[in-house]
Amino acid sequence: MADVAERAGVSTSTVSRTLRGLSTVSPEVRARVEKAARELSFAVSRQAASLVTGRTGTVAVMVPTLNSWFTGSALSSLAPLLRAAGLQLNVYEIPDLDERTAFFEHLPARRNADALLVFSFDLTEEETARLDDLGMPVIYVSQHVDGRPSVYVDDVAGALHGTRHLLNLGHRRIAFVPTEGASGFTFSSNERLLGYQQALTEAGVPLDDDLVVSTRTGSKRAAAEALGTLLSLREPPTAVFAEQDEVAVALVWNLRRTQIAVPERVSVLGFDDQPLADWFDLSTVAQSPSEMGRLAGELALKLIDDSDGDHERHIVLPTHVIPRGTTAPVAERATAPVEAGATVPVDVGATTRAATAAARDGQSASSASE
Amino acid sequence: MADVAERAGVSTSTVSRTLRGLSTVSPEVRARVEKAARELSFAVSRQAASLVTGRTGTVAVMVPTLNSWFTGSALSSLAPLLRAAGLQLNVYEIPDLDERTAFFEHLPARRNADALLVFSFDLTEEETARLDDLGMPVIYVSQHVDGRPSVYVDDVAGALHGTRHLLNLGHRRIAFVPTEGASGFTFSSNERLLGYQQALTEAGVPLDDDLVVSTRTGSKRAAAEALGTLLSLREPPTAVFAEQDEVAVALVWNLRRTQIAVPERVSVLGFDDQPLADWFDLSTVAQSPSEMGRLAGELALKLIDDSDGDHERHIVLPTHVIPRGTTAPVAERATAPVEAGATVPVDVGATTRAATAAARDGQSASSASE
DNA sequence: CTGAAAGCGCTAACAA
DNA sequence: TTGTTAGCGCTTTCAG
Repeated sequence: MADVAERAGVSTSTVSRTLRGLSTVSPEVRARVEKAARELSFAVSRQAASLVTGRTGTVAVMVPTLNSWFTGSALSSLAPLLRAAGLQLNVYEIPDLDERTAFFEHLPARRNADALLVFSFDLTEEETARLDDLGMPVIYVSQHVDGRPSVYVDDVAGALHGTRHLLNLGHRRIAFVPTEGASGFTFSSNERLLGYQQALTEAGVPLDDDLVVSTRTGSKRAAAEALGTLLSLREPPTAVFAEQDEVAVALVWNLRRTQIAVPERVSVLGFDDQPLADWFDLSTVAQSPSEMGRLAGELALKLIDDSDGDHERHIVLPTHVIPRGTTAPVAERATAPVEAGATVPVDVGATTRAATAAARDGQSASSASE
Repeated sequence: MADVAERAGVSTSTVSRTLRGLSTVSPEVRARVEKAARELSFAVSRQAASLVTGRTGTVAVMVPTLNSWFTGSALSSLAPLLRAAGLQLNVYEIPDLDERTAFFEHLPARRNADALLVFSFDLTEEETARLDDLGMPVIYVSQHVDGRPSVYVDDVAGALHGTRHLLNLGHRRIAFVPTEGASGFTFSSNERLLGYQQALTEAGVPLDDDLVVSTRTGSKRAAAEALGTLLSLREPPTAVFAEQDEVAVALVWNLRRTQIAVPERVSVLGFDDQPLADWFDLSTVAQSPSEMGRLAGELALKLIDDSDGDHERHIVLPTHVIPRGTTAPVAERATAPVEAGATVPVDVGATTRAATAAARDGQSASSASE
């Protein structure tokens, strides 16, 4: 910076003022300084600047993985926002418990960022507390943390509407397939399970633990096992609601391989609406991670500027049921004699009411928690 | 740090030495300092440290998008490597030409990182030159830049082997479907086209420009158009080699919707081997972005430590043909009377030879450019 | 093995 | 509007 100052024939203060765009610089001097800076291809060292301003010009994000639709979409909409605000994006990828322990041990973000965005981690009380005195705003993304700024989707409502969609199609034996994530990493399992149960209860359908079978994500084999468990029940389900699209697709894949027609014999519903769902024409409950990334970013910017402001601290995003080709009205059981004994009698009146309700379904889901 | 020093009853120099793990500290004092640091949950400010060391402790990456299989995989294997080395990961997402111009205008990475990894950008001479005097090692990932450290896949060989696989199955009318990316962003189109042409030439199959039809990525509709062009040729192809899995899958999707059996009537081959390929049982040419991320990271670490060292500056990764369910021997044309007039006579001897060669194909491809 | 002192490159008062 | 001065928090000589 001294070089620039010398070349432009001014003091370093003036150079600093010019480069930060302060208005208290005469146009003539400004031009001279900018020219000199360009010629020397000078760039301010954020390190040095932050030393005195106390701001790092950096936002840190903590993500379980960089290699997922969710994280990718969210960061992709967060990044331009930060760039526009002149902030850097710093990524901490914490794929497992070891790394996580190490992260909380040292909290490397301390003093090295102006805000931290925590993605999809199911933190302990203690961990949350540690983040509390990190000395910077911490925003929780895709999760709800009491009393802290959070941006998340209404998973209960999403699962509720999804399950209603299946009920409205006449299904009564509806399975739910949650994902057993790596411990400590939440994928909203509990809340989605809750929504599923709520929908059944409000429809007067008894809960049946046999219909809840968990699986691992990203494994066709694991999905096959879960499916096997369900298909070998005394009364197998006519519809399966998977907690994640990937699992739903694995179920469809396995069902079709076994010549069990989807959706004719079994309906399958996912949750997420990632691109894979579209490829497989999967009915699903959509959420928007890019919207979450954007809103979390905006919240972060606000909190950095004025961390005591009375901003809305909890942002809840809606979900939308997207009916595609893997959900259909429950089959007439007469045509499937093999499983005849396993079938719940369908009350025709209910089916009619269901059809009517189904017509409204997309809409009512759209307005969920808005 | 002064607080820690006071609490431990030592000078700040000693605290600094302890926290940096220098061996010139007595065990007793070390223990005291570490205790004090923990109690105050003190973390060194990289900003202040870098001001005097001249190192930022940060590696910057420039990526076209964060929301893709390729970037996600690569960064996912890069991140732990950097973390293990105590380095931060700074991401610049440059999705379009405007952002790109802005990036090169200001080069925000200057003085704010110890190395820069440039992903998949088709840079101009001028841009490369600007990066040259950035004052830090610059590593090019997924692209070949003369005279600069680069990590990339042998696209020519990959496409060559992929095409050979199709030739070995008896195909003679083989189409190639490149992707017209956003201008300035390369997806190795040219090199893959080259490999395709080489394979045809070495097999004595004349090149036919009509068989090269480009499309956009991520659009079923665009794929349908490209397909339409090919299927309405006087002599339509019996096999299609797409430059990217996503396009290949879109082609399969459209073909099946039109009741054109894949692979019985038309074989389809992709390039990438992303998860989608597995879902669709797509034959493809595999590359490994995670391997690329890892190697690029290691190279970056080496170059940071000693930027004049005689490290291998160009790392070329192999590709592997993965035969799955969308490629098969060319159909006997007698069974397809509709297109009989459009069929190239198949020399039985060639088919036999091809079958033999096909058996070797996986192997020969595996050893490509290793 | 430890401490004192100098200074990294910048910004923020304060003066002019 | 501009320049002078005093640090920001750390590391690194250099003494001891």
